[in-house]
Amino acid sequence: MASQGTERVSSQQLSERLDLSAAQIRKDLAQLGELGIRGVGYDIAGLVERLTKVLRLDQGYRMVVVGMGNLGRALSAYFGFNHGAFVVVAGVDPDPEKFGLDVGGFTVRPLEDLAQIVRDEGVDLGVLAVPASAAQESYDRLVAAGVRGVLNFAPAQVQAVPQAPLKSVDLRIYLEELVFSLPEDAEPDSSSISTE
Amino acid sequence: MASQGTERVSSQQLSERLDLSAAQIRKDLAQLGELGIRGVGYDIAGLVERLTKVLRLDQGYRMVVVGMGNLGRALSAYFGFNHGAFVVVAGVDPDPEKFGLDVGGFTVRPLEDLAQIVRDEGVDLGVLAVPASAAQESYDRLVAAGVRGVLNFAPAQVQAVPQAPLKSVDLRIYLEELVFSLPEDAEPDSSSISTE
DNA sequence: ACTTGTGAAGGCTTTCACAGCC
DNA sequence: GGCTGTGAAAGCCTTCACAAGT
Repeated sequence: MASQGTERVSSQQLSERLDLSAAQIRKDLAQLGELGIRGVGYDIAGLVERLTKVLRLDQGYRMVVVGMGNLGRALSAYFGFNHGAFVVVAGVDPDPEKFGLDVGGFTVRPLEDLAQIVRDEGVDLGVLAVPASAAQESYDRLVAAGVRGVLNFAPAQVQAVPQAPLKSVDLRIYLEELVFSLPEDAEPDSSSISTE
Repeated sequence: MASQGTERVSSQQLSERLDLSAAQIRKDLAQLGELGIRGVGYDIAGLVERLTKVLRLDQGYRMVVVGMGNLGRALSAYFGFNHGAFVVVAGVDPDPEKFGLDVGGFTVRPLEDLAQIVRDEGVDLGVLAVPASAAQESYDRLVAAGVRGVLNFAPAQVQAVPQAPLKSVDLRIYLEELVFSLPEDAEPDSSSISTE
């Protein structure tokens, strides 16, 4: 809405876009202070500014991707990863064959250089795109190198330390949710059976 | 637990593993019928069977990936996508340079063949790994080809029809959650300021 | 003795509805 | 007239605690 130049929005309008009740929108926004103007609505630019700050997206985050296989390269290029607050500034891999490979924006460097890269590039976050078997070790290396948090795409349980929170993404969950949302197979014969 | 040959488990044990209260575990499982045995616990094999059925993972799902860039290839190989109920059986791309490319398990085929592939291979689900600009069109093609549901990785709003539910994965959300979970920066000077 | 299943209590979240303000 | 902010009411979910069962 901001990028379309709209200036104000009501809780009613937001509720339609976000599929929530208008009262919910107002209760939630009121938590952040009196952002709205009675009789008028909310100032969009003001909302964006306040929310950006609350969500801590008012500062940039520099990231390093560990594991430059298909997933690592895909994540490095992922639209969302290079917009707004997030930028991938480096990628590392243990395989010497990958060193120097250009991944649009940076070239792949040796895993061994991780600590130096984190220091020199001012890296804040690490992304794990390694096989499950290498996940824990890679997390430990990232922590030792000094990152503040890690996003893990490896399908593995990783033990984290409080100084570097870990968030794991399990893509299987999405498949399971999708399958569960599928309409039931039509009943083979009888015309009106209530779905229990 | 099942794969380790354990036979029984108590709500207490499950609560520790899942980080929920034992009462919650019991309430939830009781919804599915009386699965436990008083004084004894739950039969693990029985639980797995019941949950697999409830979550509709007792049948296989065949998938086609649309877009064979880094992300598409990564998803095709993703551990989770080829275990248990889910199998990627085909990948398509509009780029003729990619036709015939081997992606471990299958070769890339023309986007044009989508309808035929869905029919011949008995494809149930589609996965969108295309640029945002191609997301809607690709979804529509998948629906026309006859898939029952679509998982979308493109950072785009896609309009879905009820016959083919859409689930979109926005990886930026994970980065935002990770950042929000980061410990606050230490205050620059004074020794005890309450974090407000 | 041990553990489930479950009413009842407690706590939390959402919705209602309207005073207050533009 | 229109819209926010918010107490009060309603609704929902979690926890408690114990009877019932092995």
